[in-house]
Amino acid sequence: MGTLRAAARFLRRQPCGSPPLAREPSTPFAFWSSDGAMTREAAGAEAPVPTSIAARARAAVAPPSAAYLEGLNAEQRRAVEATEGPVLVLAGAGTGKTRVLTTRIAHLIAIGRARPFDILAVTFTNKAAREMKERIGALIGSAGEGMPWLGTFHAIGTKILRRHAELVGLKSDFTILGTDDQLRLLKQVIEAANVDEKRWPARSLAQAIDGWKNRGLSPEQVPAGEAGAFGFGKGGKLYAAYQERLATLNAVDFGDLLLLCLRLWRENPDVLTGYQDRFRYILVDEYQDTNVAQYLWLRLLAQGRRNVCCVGDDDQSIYGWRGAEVDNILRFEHDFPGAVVVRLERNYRSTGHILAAASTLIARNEGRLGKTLRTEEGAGERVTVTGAWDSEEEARLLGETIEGLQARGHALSQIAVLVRISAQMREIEDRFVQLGLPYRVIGGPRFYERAEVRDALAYLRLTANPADDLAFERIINTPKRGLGDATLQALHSLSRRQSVPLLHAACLIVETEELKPKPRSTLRALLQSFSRWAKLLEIQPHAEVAQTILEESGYTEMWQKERTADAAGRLENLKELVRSLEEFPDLPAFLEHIALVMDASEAEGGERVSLMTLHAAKGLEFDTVFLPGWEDGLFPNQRAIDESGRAGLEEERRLAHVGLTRARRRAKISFAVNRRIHGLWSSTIPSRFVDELPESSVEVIEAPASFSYGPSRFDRQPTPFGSSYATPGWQRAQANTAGQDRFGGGARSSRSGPKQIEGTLVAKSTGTASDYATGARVFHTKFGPGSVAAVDGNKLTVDFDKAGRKMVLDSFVQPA
DNA sequence: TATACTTCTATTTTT
DNA sequence: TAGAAGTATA
Repeated sequence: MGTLRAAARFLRRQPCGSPPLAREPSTPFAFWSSDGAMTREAAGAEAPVPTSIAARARAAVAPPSAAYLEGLNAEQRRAVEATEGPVLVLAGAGTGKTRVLTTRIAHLIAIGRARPFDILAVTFTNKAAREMKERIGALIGSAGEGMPWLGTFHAIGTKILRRHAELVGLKSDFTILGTDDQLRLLKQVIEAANVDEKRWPARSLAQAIDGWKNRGLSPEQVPAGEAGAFGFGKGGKLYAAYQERLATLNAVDFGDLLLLCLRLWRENPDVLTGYQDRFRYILVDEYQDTNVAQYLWLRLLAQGRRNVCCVGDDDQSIYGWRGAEVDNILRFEHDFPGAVVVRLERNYRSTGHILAAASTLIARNEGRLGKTLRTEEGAGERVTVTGAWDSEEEARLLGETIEGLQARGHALSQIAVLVRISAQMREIEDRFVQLGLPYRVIGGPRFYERAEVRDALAYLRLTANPADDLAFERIINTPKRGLGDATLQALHSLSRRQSVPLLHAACLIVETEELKPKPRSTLRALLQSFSRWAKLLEIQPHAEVAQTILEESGYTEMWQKERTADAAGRLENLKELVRSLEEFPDLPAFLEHIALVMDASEAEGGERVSLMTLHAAKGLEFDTVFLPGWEDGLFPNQRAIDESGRAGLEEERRLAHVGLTRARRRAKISFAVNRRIHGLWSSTIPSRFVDELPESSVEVIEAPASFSYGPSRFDRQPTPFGSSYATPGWQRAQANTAGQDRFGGGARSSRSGPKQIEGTLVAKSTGTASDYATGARVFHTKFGPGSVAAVDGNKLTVDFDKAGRKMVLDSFVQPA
């Protein structure tokens, strides 16, 4: 967990929690003086440095010789040097996007256009922010020290809100709720509104609210139709109630960090002008991932000086499902008239065939600005496509290929396996374990999201802030100490009646007869512990106190007693948590930052294959990339298509594009003809994306000899390969899998006619017509009865009575 | 409170 | 199928 410490160190360098100053209407920007760096400017009234003659003179001299500009290509250089006015940098995969961004910042500083604290640079992840900071440091050394406004949207939003909390009805020490706190709160809100929580789960409400917040909508702005869609028309009210609860708790959720900034600025134009003035230059990373709220946030700020530079790639927009609006990037020139658009199309990462494959694929998308990636590398190896009988075999082939590469000296750390959904990982992991192939999974549950860490944090939160009701509820009966629902109910009602926090209510209640003796004494003891810990905090190092809290509360013991496999890991995490506390000056400082930094711990190093989802792979690169599971339904994912139609399909295609462009030298696509979906085996059809690849850059791998392993459970299934599809991909797929003699031996293979001659598939573009006619009634073992809606070769489109319209192979249905 | 059983669901995930 | 979450029972 070294990253945690690194993150801690990183954060400590940019203090976000400076106490807010009282607002002074006459001098609206008094707050700037709270920041040491700002005072210097305050003296110079209006923009002294950038417009000074000296600066302009320096600007005219510096560039040509600047070392940091060396090695940039013409487009990159243009993107760096177009400092004034709106700029959109369309940076294709592997074209040096981060380099441009960091060099641009270095350039602004070097030529005296801006000082580090004049520049607002926003990213989406802490990781990206950290990386940028490091790279800027490398470019210009200490001159870039302390870019105080380089960070994630949320971190910067937090920083701004803490300064003006009172203006939006908060106290400056507001709590930032994590997902689990949010859910617990919503559950309460739902219950309080008398809505059936089973029918309308907190999860879906959270999703709806997040969606609204992503679009910048406050409760009253939510369209009536949408608000009514949840909980029999109560959705809007629930949202409002939730916001009210947040306000009373002096808490915000992630969406609020942006939304409240918008409110702050709209209601206080003087504050807005202050920030517009402050940020001479604005840079945005991954602009294609911005949602509406972020867009509005940026637009408000950029309206001031209009020096806004957005870097992104519409072809890598893969987060539409969580509110990202590709439209933001597509609309940039419209939003910022006169914008300079720079396209970075020279790819420094991949070889020709890989780039050709990725480009041809993505060219199918309609809604895109269009770029043509080019490389000066050679053509390199073709992208391979391999078919496997089932997902187990796919994993087996994957393992063998990797072992083969390893034997030829390929570094495992330069190999990645990118899957569409995490469920695909299991079989692959199983195989790797069997082979003894070292691997690492990237992504997955984050340190601060683990239950034990959140519990421990709740103890610390409550100690530091007795008014933290959510923390109180979380740990009141964890570990189990007999303070159950009844006690909590009593506390809740008292807390509401007296309008005091739960902990305070608890103090009151133990003095009454309301509780039964047993819980009363338990509660009293717990309260005493908390007040003792709070006092301890003043005299002992906070990390030690944390340790004490976890021990005395019985929390550590709870896990020690637990004899499950992961208990040891949990204890280890608790230790790590305490250790990481030492990195912060005090407990509040730690807690304040924890909410925003949820970094995945990437245990670097080690010769391991990386395994992750395609989403997690964005921004990474490897020599060899495996892309298993290219099957229709899985990838492109059926649900994405069902839910978002064409847009969904295009986003899936962008995902495929992202996957391919991760590869430097080798991209290896594979699919299985049979896959277990939710425990049931079903037959699948190769991804339509396979067919969208350019034949000239693709090589179809013949089924290797190793296919001759023992019989599988499918031997008795009807052959899936009756005939062929019209598409080259399908034919290739057939050719690949045809080597297996069992394909011919299916018990009911007769339906589709003999298509195999000694293991070689006769691939005909027309395919063999199915015996079924439109309108025929058929039965499918998985989907049940249905009627044939269309026939295409041996591909049937069937309207199933229950399962709806599906495309299946005729060999998988029987006449009904 | 602990456990055994049932029911439900099942992309992608940062802040 | 497998995991979580909820329910029933001792």
